[in-house]
This record gives sequence, C-alpha cells and structure tokens, in this order.
Amino acid sequence: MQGFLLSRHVQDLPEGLQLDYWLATDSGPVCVQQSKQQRICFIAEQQADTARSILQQAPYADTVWQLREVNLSCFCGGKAQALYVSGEAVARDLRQRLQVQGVELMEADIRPQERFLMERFITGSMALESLPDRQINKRYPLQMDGRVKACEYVPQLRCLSLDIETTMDGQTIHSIALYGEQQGQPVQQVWLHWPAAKVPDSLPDYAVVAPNERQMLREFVSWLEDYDPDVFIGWSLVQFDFRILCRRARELGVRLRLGRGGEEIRWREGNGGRPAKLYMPGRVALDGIEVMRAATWQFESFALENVAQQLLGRGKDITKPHERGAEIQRLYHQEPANLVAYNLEDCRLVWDIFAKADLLNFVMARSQLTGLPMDRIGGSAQAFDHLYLPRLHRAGWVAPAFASGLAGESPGGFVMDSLPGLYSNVLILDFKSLYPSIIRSFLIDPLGLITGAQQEYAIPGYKGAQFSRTDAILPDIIARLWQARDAAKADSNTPLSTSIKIVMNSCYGVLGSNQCRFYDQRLASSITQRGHAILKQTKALIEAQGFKVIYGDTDSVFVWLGGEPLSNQAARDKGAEMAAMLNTWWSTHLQQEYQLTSYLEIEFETLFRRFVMPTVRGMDVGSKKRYAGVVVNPDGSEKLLFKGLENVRTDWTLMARQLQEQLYEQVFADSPYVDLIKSWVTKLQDGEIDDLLVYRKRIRRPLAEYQKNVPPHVQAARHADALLQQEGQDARYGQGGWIEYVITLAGPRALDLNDQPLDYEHYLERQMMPVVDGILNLLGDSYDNIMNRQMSIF
DNA sequence: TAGATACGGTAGGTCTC
DNA sequence: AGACCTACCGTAT
Repeated sequence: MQGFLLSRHVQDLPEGLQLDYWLATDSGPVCVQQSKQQRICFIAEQQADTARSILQQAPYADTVWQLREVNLSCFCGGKAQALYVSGEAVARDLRQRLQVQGVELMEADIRPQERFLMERFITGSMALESLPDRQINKRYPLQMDGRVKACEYVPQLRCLSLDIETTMDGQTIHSIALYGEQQGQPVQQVWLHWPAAKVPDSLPDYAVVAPNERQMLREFVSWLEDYDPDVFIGWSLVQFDFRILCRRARELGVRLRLGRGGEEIRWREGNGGRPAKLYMPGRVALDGIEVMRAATWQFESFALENVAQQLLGRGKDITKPHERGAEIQRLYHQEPANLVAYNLEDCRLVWDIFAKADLLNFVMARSQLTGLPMDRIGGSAQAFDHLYLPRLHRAGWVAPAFASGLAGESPGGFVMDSLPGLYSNVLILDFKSLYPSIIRSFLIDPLGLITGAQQEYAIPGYKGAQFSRTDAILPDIIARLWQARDAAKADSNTPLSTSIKIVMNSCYGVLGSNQCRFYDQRLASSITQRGHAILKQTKALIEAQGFKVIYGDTDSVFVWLGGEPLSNQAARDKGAEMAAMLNTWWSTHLQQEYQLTSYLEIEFETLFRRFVMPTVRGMDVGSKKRYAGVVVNPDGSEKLLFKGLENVRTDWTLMARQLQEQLYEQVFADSPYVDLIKSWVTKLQDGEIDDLLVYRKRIRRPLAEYQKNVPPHVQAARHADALLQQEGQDARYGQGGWIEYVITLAGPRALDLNDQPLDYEHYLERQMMPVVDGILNLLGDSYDNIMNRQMSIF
C-alpha cells in the first residue's frame, strides 16, 4: 500500500514520542503511527563529559535519556555522541540546560516527525510493508509500528474550495460556501443563516438555510465529515476564513472536529511575520496566494479579483475594494440569493485558478521533491536539510551547529557596466541554472569543503576554499534534480519542472544565508565568485570573435551583432553558433585546467530586433537592470519587452507607463514621435487622462513608524486617516497596506477622498519628462526641445 | 522558525554657501 | 538654491 503524506504530527506520550502520519491512498485516508520514538541531537565528544554531568543533575530518570557514542564525525574535528530523549518536553528542557552551560548541540532543531522520514529517504510519499490492521476514530485504517519506506506515488486528492462571508467587523458569519468537483460533476454547497419565519423562496438549490449561525456551523461540519476532503483551498484561507471559523465556533460552542482523528481544529497565530498555522490532522489547508507566490507567480495585486481577471479573464461582480464590505452587508439583508451566488462564485474562482495554474500538482511535486509538508511555504533551509542530512549521516558525519562556519559576507551576482544606446540585432545568451551548474561542475559542497582542506588533489574554490573530489554530496543531489527536470520537461510536466527549478536554485540561497547551519563564506563565494569569473571570461571569448558585449547580469550576456543588416534567421544562427562555441570551450577548459566535467550550459535565449540600453538619468553612464527591446520569437512574431523601466513599475502612473510603451514603439519603428508626445501633454493639461494619474504604492510599515521622513504615499495616508476619523469612520491605513493617491495642488491625497485639483505641472515634470528623456536623450533630442521650452535659467 | 545580493529612482531632509 | 545623504519602494537575477 502506498500513500501520499497529508500531515504529520508528534505526540508526547508517557512511553515515548508517537509520530502520526496521515496519508492519502488509493483506498482513502490511512493513518500510520510510530510509537516509542526519541528526539535525537548530537554533542561533540570533547563536551560529552560536561554534558553527561549536566544531564545527570537534571530531575529526570536516566531512562528518559541516553548519551551514546556513535560512529559519526563533527565538522570541527573529532567524534560525535548522540543524545536520545524520549519526550518532547523533557528534550526541550534538557536542551535549555545544556545550552546555558555552553554545550553546543548539533541538529537539535530537527523535529522527530521529519527525522523519521528523512532517515528513510521518504519525501512526499511512503509505502507500507504491511496492511493496516486496526482503525482510528472508528473510521479510518490505522497501521501501528509497521515498516515503511520511500516510494514515488501521487494520488488524486479530494479537494474543496472554501469561502465565507462575514459582517464587516468579521464578528458574525453570514454564509459559508464550498465548491469542488467529483467525477467531473460540480459539488457545490452554500450555508446561510436566516430567520426561519422569513426564508426567501428564491434561493438557488445549492443553498442550505439554517435558523441561526450556530446551527449553520453544525450543519457545515457534519456535511464535511461526510464528504471528507483531503485538501481545502481558498484565498487567505488560513489567515481569514479558518481564523474566523475557529473563533466563531468557539464562541458559539460548536466543536469543529475536522481533524481526521476526531481532533478539534486549532488556529495558531504565525509569529515573526510568518503565516498563521492550522492544526488539522489528516487534512491540508492551502492558501492560493501563498502557493502562487511559492510558484513564482507575480501579479500587481494578489487580490482575488485581480488574479482571476489576469489568469481567467473573468472577475467578480463587486470590484471596488472599499465598497465591497458594504455591498456584502446589503446583499445579505436585501438579496440573500445574490449573496449566496456571490459567495459560491468566489469559491469557483479559486477553484479555477488552482486548476488553470496547476497549483495542486505544483504543491504535491514540491512535497515529493523536498519532503516538506504541502502547506509549508518557503522552507528552503528545511528542504535542503531533508535532502542533505541523511546523505551526510550515511557518509559518517553530523551537521555542524549554527554559525560554526567561516563568517563574513559574500558577494552576489556580477552586473556589468552597460554600453548605452539604441541598437539593432542584440542577443541574450544565458547560462541555464548557473549556480546549480557551478555547484555540480566544481563540486561545491559543505562536506567537501571540510575534507578537501586536507586533500592534496582538491579543487580550488574562492577565499581559500578547497573542495574534495571524492566526498561531495550536494553535486549528486543537484545532478538527480537536473535529470528529473529534463525528464519532466520531456513529459511537459510543468508543475514538476517548475518546482525542481525552484528547489535547485534554492540550494544556493540556503548556503548563501548566514542563518543556515552550513553557512560558510567560502562556500557562498566559491559559487558567486566563480560566476563572476565565468561571466567575464564568456564576455572575453565573445569579444575575441569580434562582437561587442553591451551588458550582462549574473548569468547572462547581451551581444550586439553589429550594424550590418541581418535576417532573423542569420541572427539566430549566430546565437546558436556562439552558444555551441562557448559550451565547447568551457567543457575543454574545465577538463584541461581542473580535470573536471563541465555542466555549465549557455543557451541562446532571446533575439532583439531593436534594443535600448538607457543611461542613468541625467548621466552618460549606462544603466543596469533597465532595458527594453523588440523580441523576435522563433515563429517570427514580435513583442515589446521592458525590464526594470517605468513601464513595469507599479509605483509609476499608468500615464507614464502607457506613454513609455507607445513612445518606444515609435522609436523602434523609426517613426516620428513628436506628435505622440504633444498629444499626451495636451490630454494631460485638458484633464482628459486624470484617471491615469493615480499612484499606487504599498505602505510597508505601520503608519506611525514613519518618523525620519514622510514620503508622499504616507502623507496621503495620514491625511486620509485624519479625515476619516473626523467623520467618525474607521481609519484605513494605520497598519499599512496599499494606497492609491494623486498629487494635488494641496499635496498628496488619497484618491477616493480627494477634492483638490490635480497638480498637472508635477505630472509633466515628474512622470512625463523622465520617461520621454529616458529614450530621446539617446537620439540627441529632449522633452524641452520638443515642447520648445526655453532652457533659460531665469 | 529563516534563500541571496545588486540596482535605480523619487522625494524628503540636512548642510553649505 | 544646490549639493549631498538617506529612507523607501519596487525591481532584476
């Protein structure tokens, strides 16, 4: 029997730790328990005697813990001893006692439910060697203390989209909606509470009316027990819907026994800015926003209506955020049938977004790769540990304590000085997954760094590092991921290849973070500085062939093919030829210089028919991280591309962004641009484009924290909140958030509270002029020149 | 319990003449 | 008034 891990838990029982794993299998949910488990950490043998005496002085029976010699070495030299403790609370206390006395603990942060899995190389799924022979919660099969092992298994999960509507203060729940699909048929249900005497007769057939909120919650829970979903999805699902459901259930005395073991679910505030957590054994709650971020989706706003609009091309009925709350109240009281429909539609939007972006498969692939729980977002360091530690142990080593590597900063990517100008025929060549390929080629590895230091025939890194040719672990992990990604690509399995790419790239991120247990300046620098050298050498090789490299950032070079007219095909051929030459060169070079196999892989990626590299504003030096061009796709179609420029910046007005797009289009087509600019100026001054003059910016801190200077968006927010308070309404921006504002003759004002005239002069000088001059200066022209403005000082 | 650095631009605020 | 510095935000990779 094979199962996919839905959740994992540890219980502190008198006879030892019990690990609970809930699995989804082909025959439904199954619980696997492992009893009498222990918490493990390691202590260097030099500190073992000290540790032993501290442990003996602690008020616990010495059967609760054991300190034993094991055949493992520490990074600091010498052997390690393992400390086993058979209780979580005791372990916590003992760790505390040891640490205050200066005993350094290794791997003490690894939770037992994860350690059990990782030491068996189990990530997302496990195989049971014997069938479950008892039951839990009088319903689900339970296997106790059976043997389990790693496997690759991905089931169909039973998924439901959940959304609630509440009063504006979130104190009362009006309605709860669920949407799912089963065998292609929709499963939809909305609960609404409404006085029995006046139940409207026009409600849709999926609506269930309860006489009060308490009864509504009870019916909701009982329906769920019956339907028995594996996964809940939603929008701000844990942070909003489940928080309110949990609180409201407690207040009304309804037990939300939605854990599959019959547990009442619990909501826990996330500390330190992390998302809130839900305790719900046997089920998973996935927040669409977090999952999309993890899958590197980017939107100007993650508001459901915006993401739905962008991705599905359809949005919600009620769109204005400030009016939404009030509209829901009105619907509830006056048009309950529409509230029900609206509530369900939100569920369906989330469902459709998950389907369209293949989010569930992404989350499952990621879990299968890293061993992280499905609802654990981020967690790169934990994923790294899950893959690395068991292999390190097999090699006979224990991971170091935190911050024991060589401290110090390490540079990031190398960004070339750019050569500004307007070009034809520019290519981007870039290294595919550069940092992973460096790790793989140069055998960059935490263990290899330790053992390589003593070895004669090692590979040189940076900052004095030497890497072993024989002991590396990470390069193997990368190699496996790399092959899996190639296979996923060949299968067109996008969610899998995306998650592999993310996991591969996060390996550098983890090693480069000084919070990481393996952090060592030499490790991070041996990756990034090698990248610098590779990029510089690549540039030199291309220029030796007579082409000019006009820019490059971290893993890419921008090559100008020269002023001669060139067909797209000819340019493409040059790109492919150049990439082939470089790959061969690197392969030969690594072999000859280091006797290493090169996994570096440069690709011809983009052809620009026209290209602009701007200067830093008001200067002659070329800009970095800002450019634009006309991309020619392989099928011959063309597309305007902007990077870093105002056009892609959400904190610039739509006027500036649209003008930039149109202006660059004209310039790339060698068409006249004067009329275009003049007409924008006229439209602005005639008040025809006031709706394009809105700034939108995040207030990233609580409003009161802006002390040293008060930027315009904060001024607008403060003014707005003061006004709202005066009128007895709730302040909006106290805790930060987003604000839309305009610049008026009286200063910055929140958009929807403004009654002042707009400051067109500001928009001309601060939005239009920079955008226009950004490209015209390269052509020897300027905004002032076009508008015949005198350059006089007075 | 935690992936990184590099860069550009606006506007506010301070210092200097 | 202008030079210079800093805070803040969003972005590229």
